[in-house]
Amino acid sequence: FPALKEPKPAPLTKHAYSYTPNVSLSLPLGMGNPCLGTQYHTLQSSPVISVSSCHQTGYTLQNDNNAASGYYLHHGLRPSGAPALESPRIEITAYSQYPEDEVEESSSENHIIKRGVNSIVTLTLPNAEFYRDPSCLSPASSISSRSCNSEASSYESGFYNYDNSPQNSPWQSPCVSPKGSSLLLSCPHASGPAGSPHRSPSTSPQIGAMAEEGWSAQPRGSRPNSPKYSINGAPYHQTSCSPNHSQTPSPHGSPRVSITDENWLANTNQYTNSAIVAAINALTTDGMVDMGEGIPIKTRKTMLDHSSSMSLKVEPGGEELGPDGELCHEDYPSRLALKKENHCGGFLDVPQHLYSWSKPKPYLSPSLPALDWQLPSCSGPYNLQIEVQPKSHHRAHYETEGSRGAVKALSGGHPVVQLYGYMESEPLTLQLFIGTADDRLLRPHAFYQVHRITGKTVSTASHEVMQSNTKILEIPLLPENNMRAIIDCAGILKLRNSDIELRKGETDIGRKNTRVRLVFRVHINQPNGRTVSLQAASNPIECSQRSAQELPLVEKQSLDSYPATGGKMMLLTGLNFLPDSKVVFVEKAQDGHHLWETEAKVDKDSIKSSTLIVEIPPYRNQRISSPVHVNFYVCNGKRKRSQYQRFTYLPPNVPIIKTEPSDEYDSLGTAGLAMHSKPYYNQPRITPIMPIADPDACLVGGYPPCPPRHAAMPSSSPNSSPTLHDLSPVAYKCLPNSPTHAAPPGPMVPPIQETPGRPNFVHPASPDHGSSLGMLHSQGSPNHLHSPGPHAYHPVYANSSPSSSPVSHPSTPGGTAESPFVQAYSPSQAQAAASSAQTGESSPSLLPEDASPPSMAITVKQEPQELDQMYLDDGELPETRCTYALFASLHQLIKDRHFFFLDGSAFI
DNA sequence: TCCCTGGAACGAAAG
DNA sequence: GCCTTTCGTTCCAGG
Repeated sequence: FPALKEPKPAPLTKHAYSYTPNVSLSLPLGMGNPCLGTQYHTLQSSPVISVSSCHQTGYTLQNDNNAASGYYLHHGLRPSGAPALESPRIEITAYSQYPEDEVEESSSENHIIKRGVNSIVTLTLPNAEFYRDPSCLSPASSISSRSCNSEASSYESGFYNYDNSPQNSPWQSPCVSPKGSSLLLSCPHASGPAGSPHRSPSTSPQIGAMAEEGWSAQPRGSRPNSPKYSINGAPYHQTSCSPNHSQTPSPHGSPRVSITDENWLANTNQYTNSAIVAAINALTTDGMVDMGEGIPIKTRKTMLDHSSSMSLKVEPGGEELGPDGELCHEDYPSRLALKKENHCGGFLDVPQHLYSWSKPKPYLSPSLPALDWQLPSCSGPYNLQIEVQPKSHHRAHYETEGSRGAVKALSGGHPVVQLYGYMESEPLTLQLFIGTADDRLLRPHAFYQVHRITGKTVSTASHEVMQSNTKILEIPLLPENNMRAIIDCAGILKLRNSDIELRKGETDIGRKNTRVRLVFRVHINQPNGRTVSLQAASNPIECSQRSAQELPLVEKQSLDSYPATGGKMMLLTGLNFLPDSKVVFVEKAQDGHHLWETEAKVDKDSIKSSTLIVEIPPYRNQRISSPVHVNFYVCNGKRKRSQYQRFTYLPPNVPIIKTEPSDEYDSLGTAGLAMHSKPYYNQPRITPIMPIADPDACLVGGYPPCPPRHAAMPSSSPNSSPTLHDLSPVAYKCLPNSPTHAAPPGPMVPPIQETPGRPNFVHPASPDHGSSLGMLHSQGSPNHLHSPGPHAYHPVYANSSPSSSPVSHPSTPGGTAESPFVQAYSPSQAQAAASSAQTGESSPSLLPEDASPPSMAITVKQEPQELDQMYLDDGELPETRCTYALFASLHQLIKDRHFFFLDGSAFI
């Protein structure tokens, strides 16, 4: 690994190879796959992944008791140490998270061969200088973007998915024992704790302890000033990474299966991503087809161990492990129920709860999507909704603090999530993790973790699992509760910035990156064996103490559009409004320059801490012929601004479609002041003049539209968008008959893993792209135009009204399905987009309904003077910067036919 | 006693 | 380089 010390650009060449009889997949990460969320990085140095399946020789030992050992034999070494020469390979050239010495040390401690003779992972690494190198920050790694090495990104989780893909999952493979598989998957340390002398009878904290162990290697009270103790470094130096040891040094030796370390270790060499999964998926025609025959068992094992991303924490004592050290995950509820019977102890049951986790197998899908994959909230008959949104502020707690309680709802209760359209009797599992709330695609937040709350006041059962360094809270969704869950068991843990930032490969910056979203997922197994995965993200939650106290926050606005003449009163509700609060409307060019800025008149008399009435100022140009998207913010003084809120000026002659008036404020004489909640994030809605999304937008592959929302559904729900789209599984592969629709441009996952035989997805309401593209506000990042990686496709949606705004766009939580993923992708479009993108965008001319080709300007946004301004001052992120590079890349990829999704075979 | 909560001290980083 | 401001983190106290 000389590159570790003498970094050099990773080769773009496909130097790794496969003698694969069945599958050979080689792609430069980020270049070859649109699913990558980090293509920026690859523009600089592109990791290369080559996946190949070979013989199965040597893989049959995976089910033995040496599973744990095998689990770590990433590199082709069998437990005996003998090289598994014929192991299937995943050869990856990528960044490394570990310096050589660390890897070695870890390896030695764990007796794990990290770099075997046949190491199939080639790490060609950028040097330390690359880390946070300005050149990395832009455009590839703007501060809050996930680096390609982010543990929770698809690079790793892709393995997870790949491991569990229908094609490769041992769960579905007749060749591999599900048990054995699950053992490997869920209990990478199985052989450790099971037979470990370190088992402690002590009843250390159970699930909650995971956080401490996983994230708090640093002694309480110490200042985060030493990388040595960082989560990255410390655990590998200070604590044993042995499967037999928890990460946290313990006099007793923790009996628990420490998830973090093995994940970390496993992830060290896991440089894959959604691309692989997508590619594999694309290369298969039926998710049910078991590719096991083509992929050696050991390959799957190996990949499974990578998928330790879904490993579980074992109950104290470790005795719960099965005789074989099993920690089964594939049917964990059952296992959980058996926990007291010495079975899989990775789950904490909550006695006081009715749900004992003993229900039949829940969601567990053979191909769970990575956490940074964008999923729809609605698919076919299913609709995952956040019925009650969390409060916009929740002070997260540090590990050095006690819990600060569960996230609460504005009303004083707790968030509520409900799955509609599910009529089965089997319970499901609702997953919850902490996601980002910036303008990019939703992904696990690097600096926050969900924290399981327990106690008398907690009514909802839950347990934790880790997936790619992201803690996931799993909560039962029970039919008897109408598939509704009250989320009173989820707090938010803040990780020290220094710990995270010092992670190798981590490019996010924690400073001022204090907003998160609750991300809910549910995986619904279909009778045909496939799985529908849905996701919904909450409104943003400000987690810092200071911000919560000082920054104004606009939660709702009564209008989100009005004629350019202005003059209308608009009611804002939120927090921290002050008598001297100002409301400023701004319009920015795509390069970030202010085109227009004006201070609106605020009704001083009406200002309360939570409400503010402002007069919409006239737009600078009264003669616009199409809607113009601008933003406004509330300012409490220098550097104390709210996030940008979206507002659209309409041509004067456009009739206004008013939303339901708010009774509460009718008296204010603000007719039409129906509140639009969290517009910044909740703008999946299309402004009135926009082509309203056809409710049938949810139609996918023959599925009926999403079921009508529950009557009780709050209209303000971010999921309430009428523009919910489904993610056609077909789109993933492609739509040869639908050239006007693009395949998933990002790590968007089809909600259904496979739908053979279904008609290709054709957007029912999009004879042109205007209508459909106008609905592409994805949950995680409405401003796809600016986002890294997956947004390379954004040009396709350049005429999407929400995305056409030159300024940052609100994220649209709620897992709305207005994802670009729903759009089939065609090279011609992309090319057209790429070329037309040169023409520049003139927002007023970009009528959403305009069927003309997108005309998004390709500009390289200037770097902000200060990093933190990216967050604070602009309220937006420097996401537009690499647009050109991405387009160029996109163009090339098209030419090279790297788009696997065009027709399942074009990828290679 | 533990959990939760609000406030603030302190130091580092940014301005 | 110095001073001020801002922010992150830790600590304390009270319910």
